[in-house]
Amino acid sequence: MSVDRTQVLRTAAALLTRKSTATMDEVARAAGIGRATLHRHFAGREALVRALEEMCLQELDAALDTAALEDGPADEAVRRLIAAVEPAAPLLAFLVSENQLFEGDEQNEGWSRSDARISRLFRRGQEQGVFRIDLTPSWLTEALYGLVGAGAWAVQDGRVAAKDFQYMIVELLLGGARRSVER
Amino acid sequence: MSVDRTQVLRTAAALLTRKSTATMDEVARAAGIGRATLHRHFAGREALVRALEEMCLQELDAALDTAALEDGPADEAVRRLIAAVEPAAPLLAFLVSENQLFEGDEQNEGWSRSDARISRLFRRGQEQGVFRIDLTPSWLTEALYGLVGAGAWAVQDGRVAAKDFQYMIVELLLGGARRSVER
DNA sequence: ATCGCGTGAGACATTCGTGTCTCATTAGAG
DNA sequence: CTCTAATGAGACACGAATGTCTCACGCGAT
Repeated sequence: MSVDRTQVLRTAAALLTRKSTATMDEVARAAGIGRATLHRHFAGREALVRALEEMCLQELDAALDTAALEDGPADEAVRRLIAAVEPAAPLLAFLVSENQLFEGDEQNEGWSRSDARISRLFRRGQEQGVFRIDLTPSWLTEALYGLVGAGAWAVQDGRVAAKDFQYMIVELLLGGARRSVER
Repeated sequence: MSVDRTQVLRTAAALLTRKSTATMDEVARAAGIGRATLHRHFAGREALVRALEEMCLQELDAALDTAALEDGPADEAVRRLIAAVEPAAPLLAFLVSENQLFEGDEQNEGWSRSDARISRLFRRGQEQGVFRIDLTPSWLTEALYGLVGAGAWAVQDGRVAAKDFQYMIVELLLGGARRSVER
């Protein structure tokens, strides 16, 4: 009888990823519950997005843990990161473009922490001579988000096969970031 | 007395790039005209976005011409392309994410043409042995859009210096796309 | 069997953006 | 200078989405 909050969030994520302007009513119907009930669990649309953001951040955080960014060569850590982050990619893409709306008011603290962790990985790679030093860790982090988002959309629209998602992103990102002797 | 349509479009682009949910009223005020006047020139919000899209496509097309994609080594053509496309980058970023909203209904014909031109460039690079063949031209095109968008946002938020825009994108994209002997 | 809590459905007021209209004003052409 | 046409400001109706509320229903615990 009781509503499964997580299930509702997953459904909402799936819907909003495809149609970011979906109504609260549409979200409710997609989750198979009444609009009133949806409202009882999430005070409003903003609260819903916040909850999605929180869920996404948790998954991202978990992915960062899973990838064990501090271990081994930095480029392999990047591979693991992309692989670990793939399931959250569509939601991530949605939230990244959504955050672009919320004019630069306050950069959510959670995002900054994740950014910092990824950025640190690139910095480590540079210090160990694995990555080129002429591209800032900050930019590489942005680029990673950008490529993950582009990949998620490309897959969703069928322009790229889902099975190629990881490979395409990793190869492009690493190929660009990896330092090669003769360049 | 008469309103400069182009000027209005440029202002609208600048505003919508920063705040994609801006009201018609906000757009009008930003352009220094009345909401009624804005409405006389653009039937509605959709018409405004269409006009922006058209403008953006023209600039993109012009950039593709300027870059002379068919001439010389493909990687240098990519450099020229990024350079030529930079002025339109913010607007491009806005429209790309905007189009993502309109659920995959109908892909505007203009975008397909530009996509095809860029895609052709990457294909040419592959055929000439300049680019790796394990990344599809289609994906490289998507990645280019993604990186340009990420770059535009990063610059707008001050995470990347504007003067580094071209370099960061070109280096990452080409470094990843360029075929290097020992890989 | 009964009770209580969460739920679904719907009604309702409110807010917000939009689109249309009017009217006074003014720039610019003739 | 005069007249025309476009503009700015504001009023207005409309639709969509939101947020709140009520009420009947049914599952699950007691």
